[in-house]
Amino acid sequence: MGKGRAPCCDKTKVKRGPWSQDEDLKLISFIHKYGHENWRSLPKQAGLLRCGKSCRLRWINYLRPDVKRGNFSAEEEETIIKLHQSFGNKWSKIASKLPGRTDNEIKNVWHTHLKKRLSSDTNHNANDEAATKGSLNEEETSQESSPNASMSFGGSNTSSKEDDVQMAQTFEYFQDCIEFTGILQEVDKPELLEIPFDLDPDVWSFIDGSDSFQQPENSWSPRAHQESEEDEVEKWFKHLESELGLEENDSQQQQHNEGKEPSSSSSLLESYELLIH
DNA sequence: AAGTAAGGCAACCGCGGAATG
DNA sequence: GCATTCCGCGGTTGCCTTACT
Repeated sequence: MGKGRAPCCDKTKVKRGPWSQDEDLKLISFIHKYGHENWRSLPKQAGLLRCGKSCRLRWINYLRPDVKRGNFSAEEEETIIKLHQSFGNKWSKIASKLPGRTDNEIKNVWHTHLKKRLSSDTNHNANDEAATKGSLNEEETSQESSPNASMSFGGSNTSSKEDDVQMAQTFEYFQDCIEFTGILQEVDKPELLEIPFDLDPDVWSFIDGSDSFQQPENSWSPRAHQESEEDEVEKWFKHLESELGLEENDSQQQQHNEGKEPSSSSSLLESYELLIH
């Protein structure tokens, strides 16, 4: 490691703390277009006043399309407990067995729920162990063969090339939306679009299941929309809005720690239509 | 209703190891 | 073989929300 280590970035010149919607969009848009070959230079190239590490963390833990959000199921919790017995605090290893879950998330769940639960359940362990061993073994095998019905992006939290390609395919449909958002923001309507990366996993499943997402290799390069795809895109946006409850209920969009502005009801589709016509 | 404590989670920090020149 | 850079990981912190008094 040599003598001392240069800081990864000039902390006086980078922004810290919670990410804004605008920053998220910049990061998403940049990674979609160019990938993340070099986290260190990414923020500069993407126009972000952030440390590369911070970008990486934000992407991996929050913005990646295959991040599964929401509560852990009982099965997932049991899996974590079991894997923790095997791997200890190797959160990344554990995360690799839980599709859509990040090491950070698992770590948090462990410290906030499972550890306590385990200690309080110590008395029951003898019974539970016998019961769970069988079911966990089954689950492990089933997880490996079909990771998760609602998340088909693959399980590793590390961004393999394959995952990236799949992710890129997913983003094809978001690209115009994102770029248009930039335009909209420039006209002082930053709240107009909500990029739904905290979608219900079923939404991603919907994306993933769409044949129209199958692209030839090198799908990183921006793609012009095919005429025949427009209908599907429109359907997608409608589905998206319905999934998000944007049509009637704006109040559900408060999950993000920045307290994002709610999307206007038809903004996604309207924006897209404006863009393509 | 207000104040305080606890819980939950996103983000930061620093280290180790792999990759590179 | 060594120095350096970069990435990924695990530990930790601190803010925000919720529950409790």
